Amino acid sequence: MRFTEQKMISILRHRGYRLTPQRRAVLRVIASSHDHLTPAAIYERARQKYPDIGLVTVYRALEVLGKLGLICEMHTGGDCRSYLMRRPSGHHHHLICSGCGEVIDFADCDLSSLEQRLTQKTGFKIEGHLLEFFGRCRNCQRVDSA
Amino acid sequence: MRFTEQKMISILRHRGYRLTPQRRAVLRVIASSHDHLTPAAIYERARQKYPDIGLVTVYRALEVLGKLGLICEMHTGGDCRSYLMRRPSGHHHHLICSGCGEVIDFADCDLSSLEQRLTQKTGFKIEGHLLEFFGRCRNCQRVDSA
DNA sequence: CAGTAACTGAAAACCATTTTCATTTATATT
DNA sequence: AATATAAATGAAAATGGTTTTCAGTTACTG
Repeated sequence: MRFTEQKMISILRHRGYRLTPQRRAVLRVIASSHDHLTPAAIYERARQKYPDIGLVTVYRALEVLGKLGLICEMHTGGDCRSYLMRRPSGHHHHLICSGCGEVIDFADCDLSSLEQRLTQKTGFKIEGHLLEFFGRCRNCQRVDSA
Repeated sequence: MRFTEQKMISILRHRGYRLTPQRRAVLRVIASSHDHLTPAAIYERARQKYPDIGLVTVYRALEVLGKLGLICEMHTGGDCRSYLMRRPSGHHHHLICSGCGEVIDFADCDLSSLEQRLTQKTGFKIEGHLLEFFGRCRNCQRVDSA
């Protein structure tokens, strides 16, 4: 955590952004949650530590933090935007519990052979992919069957 | 196309929905486009054939057609909602050109071994996945380098 | 052909996000 | 430490996509 915060500071500075308590608050909220949070949820939580923060500022902080690669935006089914801490891993994907919203990261997607096949068949130059799994975590499976 | 329309009628009836010219218009627009269209774009095109249709009705038609599995909703980056004809294939994915929006379907994703690995590691019961590739189609590559 | 529930269109409501603008603040400079 | 200034903030208003409401219309059943 300390690491992340240090890193954040250096990244912000390096790109000419300022380190404000609001941005710190937003980042901490996201860092301390394992779920993906909507802007409104982030706002609610950030307010507990920093009551004067405005929703607008949360949106702006999310934009900046996203631009810096510190957090990432997700598009999961219904509600379109939600944010999650970007783990150091870089390229990765999500396994999302449809019950409680828990998110597990994984990186080993190995879609290269599929990519090659698609390139050959279509002539597309493939630049990226979006891969997310949906399911039920252990806990929610238990609740389901109860 | 005729096939799709016949099928649509039977599916609608079977589930207690009515076949209205508006729904037909929306479905035809989506069926006749290879791109994924936003509700607004669908509205514009539907109006050409059926000038009295309202945007609200387009939204409602999309909801129904989606529920019936005739079209599918996509979440691609920026603009959240867009719709595409569901091809008969059933389970499939999209390869999307970031230049012109062309969409190519493919079905052979073969993520089963990855799924198994994830299940073992996490205890999740995996129920589905979202996989989309992004890239540049042949045409847009040409334009890019021009 | 009549009855009825489903459907439609228009306007209004809603809600998330963005913009505007006056004020405040983090940071670099003295 | 004090100052200058560009960046950031908060509040209010604007925006824009989506949903709801409601009165009138229409597809289908009998």
